[in-house]
Amino acid sequence: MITFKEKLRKKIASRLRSKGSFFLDDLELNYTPQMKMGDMALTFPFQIAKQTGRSPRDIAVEYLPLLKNIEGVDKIEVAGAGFINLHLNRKTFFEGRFTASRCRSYFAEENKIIIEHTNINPNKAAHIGHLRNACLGDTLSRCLKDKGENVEVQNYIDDTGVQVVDVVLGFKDLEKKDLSDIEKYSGRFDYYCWDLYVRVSSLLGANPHYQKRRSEILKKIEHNIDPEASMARLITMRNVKAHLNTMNRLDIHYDLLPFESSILGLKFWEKAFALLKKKKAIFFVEEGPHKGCWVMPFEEDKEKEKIIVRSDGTVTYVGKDIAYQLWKFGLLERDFNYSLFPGSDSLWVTSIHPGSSHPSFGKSDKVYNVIDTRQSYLQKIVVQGLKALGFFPQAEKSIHFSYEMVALSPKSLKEIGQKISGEKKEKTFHEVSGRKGLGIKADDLMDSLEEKALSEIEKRNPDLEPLQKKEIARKIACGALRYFMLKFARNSLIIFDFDEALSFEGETGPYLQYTMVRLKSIFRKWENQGGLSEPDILASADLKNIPWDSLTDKEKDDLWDLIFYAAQLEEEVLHSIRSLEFSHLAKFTFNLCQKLNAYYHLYPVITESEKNVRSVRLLALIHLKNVISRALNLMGIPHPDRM
RNA sequence: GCGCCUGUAGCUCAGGGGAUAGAGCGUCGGUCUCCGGAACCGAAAGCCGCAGGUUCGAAUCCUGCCAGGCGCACCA
Repeated sequence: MITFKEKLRKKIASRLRSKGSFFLDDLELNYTPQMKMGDMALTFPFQIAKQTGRSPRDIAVEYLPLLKNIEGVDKIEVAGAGFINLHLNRKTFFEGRFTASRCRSYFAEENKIIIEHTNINPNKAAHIGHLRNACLGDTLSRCLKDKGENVEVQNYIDDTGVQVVDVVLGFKDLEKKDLSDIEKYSGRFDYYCWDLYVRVSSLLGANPHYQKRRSEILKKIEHNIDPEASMARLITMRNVKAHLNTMNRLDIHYDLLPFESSILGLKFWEKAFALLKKKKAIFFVEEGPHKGCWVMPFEEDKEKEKIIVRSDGTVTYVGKDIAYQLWKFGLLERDFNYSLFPGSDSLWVTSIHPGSSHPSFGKSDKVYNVIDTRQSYLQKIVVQGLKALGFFPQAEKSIHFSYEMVALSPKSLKEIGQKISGEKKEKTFHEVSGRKGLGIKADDLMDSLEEKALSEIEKRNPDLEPLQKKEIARKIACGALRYFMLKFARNSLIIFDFDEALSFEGETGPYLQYTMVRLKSIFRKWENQGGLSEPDILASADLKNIPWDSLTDKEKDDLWDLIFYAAQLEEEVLHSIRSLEFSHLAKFTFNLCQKLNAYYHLYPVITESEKNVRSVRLLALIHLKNVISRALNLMGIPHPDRM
């Protein structure tokens, strides 16, 4: 459609040139709000009217004759206050779908793009907030790849922060456990840490003197002193493995896990620090409350400054992030060492020790950081750091893909058995908090979804093999969750509600999957009755002369509505990428499925006796099935054969 | 206090200069000799937070106000 529209726009522009070209550069070609008005609308008469003061409708009437007999356009007319509406030739457009569908009409714009997403602290189980992050990041990755971009997905592991320290403290002081106990633990390790972390947090809250113990352990980990350092490593790895398993249930995968310990161990920060000092991007404070710190002045408010290096000489998170961001663009003049993640042949991790040969990482032209909106301020500082170093193009292409958090409704808290203290009872939602253990664990939610899906399958398809049922249930759970995370605009706070998330009806993932399943089953049934397979239907049909006119006028309208809408998929993908708003793609796919469900409710395919009519319908459904399948793949929503 | 975000149908949310503001859920009514009812069709339901302004045209852009949220750490 993108190519089609571009060609049409050029044809129209060349016709209009004789009357002057002041509006031709951005000639708008819009869609009409209703099919009966035609398919596309020109709005240039309004632009001319603005400049000349004449009536838009008069201008439209005057220009109309220039636009007669354009190839592919059946009818052209003036409508409303001054729109010029185009009615396309439906038959040739439909036929064009079968030759155009193979080639993409959009192309890569960058050599390489890095997406950083997921980034779960490796000290406890993943929760619903992490799921939103990962679903958004993974969908962005899928869409960019579809567009043709070379994408590298990174999941940053903060293995040296206080969060892991707290769990080490918990194992040592509260549980009196050592390294081998942690190794031996055979239950759900991430769940165990979840509870332990809550206990440590409340201990630290109630006994401030424990802070000393905490910094003791932090120092030991930083200086690689055992057993604390080994415990921290083991805790990190076991949690990372758990997170990868959780994300695997959603078909979310990564290319590289950069560890913060590598950034520190390989002295990335020292390199970045030297650069920042050299370019005078940061200043040493001699006087005042920030005495002894290295700070970066805040661009928008000169009075404020952000501390990058503390007075004790340690670097803050933002400092490390600036170093990491520089590395992503290949600007640090330094690289990690790499090794394969244990047990994987495609996932790499950074390492401080030299390893064997590895793919090239980093050195990208554009970076998307998928991080919730609460960190906007910090992301701004990182970008400002790049600017201060003179890396303006890279600053321009450092994109903070921000989104609102997932919070819990009082009702959902009650359902997971969480109690809220008195004063906060009035709030309409509650922020997820790892410290308080307030949150719905990702795997628990997935388990509930799978369980519900399984019982639905049991009702409809009791004779399927148990293993098959389980696999279908996994796919449905995955589809339900991914659609749920995508259907909201990113600035919309999701107040989590179990009934809503567990719904399989209406605007949900399973509705989309169900549409696909029914389409698949039409072709399965058709073949079982002795009909041709999909490839054979396409091979044997005369795609340059489809018997479109054998349809009734009503059906032509109904089918055209579907085909013309489906043709807008790539535009929706581009729109979604540009606005980082994948709810567009989600709604589009949902609307398309709705139109399709309505269509085949009215027009049977395999029971249709008129051969030409049946042939048009078969071809149309093959095409639409391909479009929907592509849309679902872009959102990472699997489509089983049955459900 | 300063900055960012959000106020649209009973509820959850789309639409972010263009033609009569849309979905899902819920409510009410229908489709069940149907290629899968996880479906389809229909109805009721809206001062698009309030007040100004810009425009041929505003839910959409600008200004002010009201209400809510999130940031503004030598945490990450």
